[in-house]
Formats: sequence, C-alpha cells, structure tokens
Amino acid sequence: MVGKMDRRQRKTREAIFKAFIELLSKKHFSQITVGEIIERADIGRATFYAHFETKDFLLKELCEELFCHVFDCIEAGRERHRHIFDCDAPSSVILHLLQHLQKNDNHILELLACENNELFLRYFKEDLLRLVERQSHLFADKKSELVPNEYWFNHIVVTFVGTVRWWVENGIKESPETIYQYFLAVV
Amino acid sequence: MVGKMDRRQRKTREAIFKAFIELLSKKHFSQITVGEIIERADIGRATFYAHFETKDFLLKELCEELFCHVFDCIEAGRERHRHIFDCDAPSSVILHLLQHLQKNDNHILELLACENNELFLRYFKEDLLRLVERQSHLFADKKSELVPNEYWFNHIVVTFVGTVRWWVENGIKESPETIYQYFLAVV
DNA sequence: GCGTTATCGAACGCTTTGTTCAATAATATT
DNA sequence: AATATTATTGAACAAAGCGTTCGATAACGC
Repeated sequence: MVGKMDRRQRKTREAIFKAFIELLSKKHFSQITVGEIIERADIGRATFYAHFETKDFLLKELCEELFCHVFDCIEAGRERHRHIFDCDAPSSVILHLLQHLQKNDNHILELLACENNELFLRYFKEDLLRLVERQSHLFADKKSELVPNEYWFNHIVVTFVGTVRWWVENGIKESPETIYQYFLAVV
Repeated sequence: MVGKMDRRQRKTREAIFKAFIELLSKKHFSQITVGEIIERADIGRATFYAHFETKDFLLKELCEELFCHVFDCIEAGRERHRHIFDCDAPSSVILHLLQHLQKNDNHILELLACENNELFLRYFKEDLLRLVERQSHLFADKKSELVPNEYWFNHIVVTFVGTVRWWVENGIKESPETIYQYFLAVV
C-alpha cells in the first residue's frame, strides 16, 4: 500500500511520523498540538489533514506501522529459523521480541519510556495478545490449568508488558537475556 | 481538611466530583470538557476554577480521594483485624482489596471499567506499590529471590492491576474469592 | 445582625481545531 | 515531451474550549 504511494505522499507521511515521534519523546501526547507537528514536519496545515483525520488517528496509524512491523518480523523470523535453530521454546518469541525492542529500530522504546506509554500500551497489548493466543502452546504450564485460558493469556501479556515497562523506566540497564530470565522466573 | 470547609464549598466540590464521575463512566477523560462538567454539576464557570486549577488536577484529586480512602480502609482494617482474625497471610490485603473493589463504594470499578482506566491506573499503581512495599514480607516467595526486589514488587502490582482489569473488562462475573484464587495461582 | 466568603454569570482574549479554496508544483501517463 | 492528474501550499475562516476577570448577589459562621 505504502509502495504504491506518490513520492510526495510518502515524504510528507514520513515527515509527519518523524516529527510526531520526536515530539512524543519530549512531551505527552495530549499536549502535542497539530500546529507543532506541522511546524516541525514543515508542511502545510491542509496537508496534515489530508493525511490524517485527527491526531488520534495519527497515533493509531503510527502504532500499527511500528508494531505490525515488529510482530511481523518476529513471526517471519520464526518461520525462517524453524529449520535452523530449535525455536519452539517460548524464548524464540519472547527473547526475540526483547532483542528487537533493545535494538530499538523504530524508536518504540523511546515511546514507551516517557509519559506517553499509556496509549501505546493499549495498542501494543492488542498485538501481543494476538501473538500469545496464536502461540499458545508455547505458554502451556501447570499453572495454566488452574485458571481460565483467557485469564492466563491476559496474565502473560500483562506480565510481559509490565516487565518491559519496568525495564524501560529503569533505563534499560539489563540485557535482553537477563530480562528474559526475570520474565521466566515469575511466569 | 474537608470537614473544616464551608458548606457551600463542600456542596460544589461534591457536585463537581459527582458530575465528573458520571461523565467518566460515559466518555474518555480527554474528551470531557470543563463546560460539560459545570453544566452537569450546575455551577458557574468561575466556581469550578476556584476549586480546581485544571481538569487534570480534578482527576488527580479525585483519585487521591478515592484511593486514599480505600487503601486507608485496608490498612486500618488490618490494624483492627489483627487481634481477631489471622490476617497475616497476603489474603488479608489482596482479598480485602478485591472485596472492597467489588462493593464498589466509591465507583472505582465503574471508572476502571471503561476507556478511562489509563490515567486512573497510574495513580492506582502508585498507591498499590506503596502498599506492597510496606507489606513486603507478605509477598516473600522462592521466586522473589531469583529477581531484584524492585522487579518483584513491580510484578506483584502489575499482576494485581492486570487481574482487576481483566475482571472488570469481563463484567465482574467472578467472586472476589475466585479472582483471588486466580491471582494466587499465577503469583 | 454583621463581617466574611463562596457563587454567579457574563464577558473577555487566547489557543487550537478542522475546513475551505484557489494557486502552484510535483508526479504519472501516453 | 506534452498533458492530465494529484499533492501541497498558505491564508483565511468559523467554532469550540480554556482560563481569567469583576462587580453583584447570596449564603455562611460567629
């Protein structure tokens, strides 16, 4: 879809995203104005509204772009690795995800770091929950039989997000492997 | 502090809180206007700003009022019960809290239920984290030695909040005792 | 009853929003 | 290379919300 776009459209779209991400790493979503975005992106006001209906839709589309990319990588990676490494342990997914996050390709960590996280987390959790449900066999456990399935999935996701958030808020001092150990220890 | 207030002040303050809670159960915090609040509370515009500097401070004070009350009850309850029941198990705190929530004295559940929860949860987690830290001996566990203390506390809090949220979002069908069992099973 | 204090309500300036439109520039098509 | 299409621009616009001001009025505590 993006590939079929006019070059101008792609340029402005990326300029908007870039400006938006920079602003998000500085202040909370709710106090970013469209005026600031277009000034930093150096585009006209009408152009912004030609791309995004509102600021909320901008956030939504940004999340979709970022998270979809990461999760697609993860799943594609699993496909690729399946025949090379033994990746059927949960580590394949979780550790992989942590490593992706640490590389911070798409500034996701920056975004989770500050006060903005609330809105991101909602979208992030949605994708993660889908992932966990799809890979549910990896998270089977003796515990998981004591509680309903949906509660169990929710708990995995909540724990992971809580872990990442803790990691980020403490300055990402630990390695992904260490964090993964913590995650395993409590799950 | 509240007791020393002019009767008029108390009346308007409560009217504002009431109107605000009603609105919060209908729409997201960010799209509630001061105009709506004062219209529903049936007070003058200047009066609102005589009480609260901004809408954000209103939320903050509301949270303080609600959560402080609940957490104070819990801790006071612990004091009271200590000599009657054996309340040194974590159940005293967690189960108690769940029961408090289910009674929904102060509409906390309503508020956690809808889309508004993000902001509430931040304040809620702060109080809960304090509680867990103060009662840390109740949550000692073999697991807790494998991970740093701060991570462990964070995990308890995150799990609890995640549990409550799941409970609420699924319609509060289970009893506090059942939810407490789930919580124990995963922690 | 008297001094104090909260509320009222209307008005104000200011910021932000989202839209419109004609002019202009970049792109795709043939 | 010429043409048709489409995106961007910049200015202007109404509408809505914010937070403040102030004199008048009413309720309050003592």
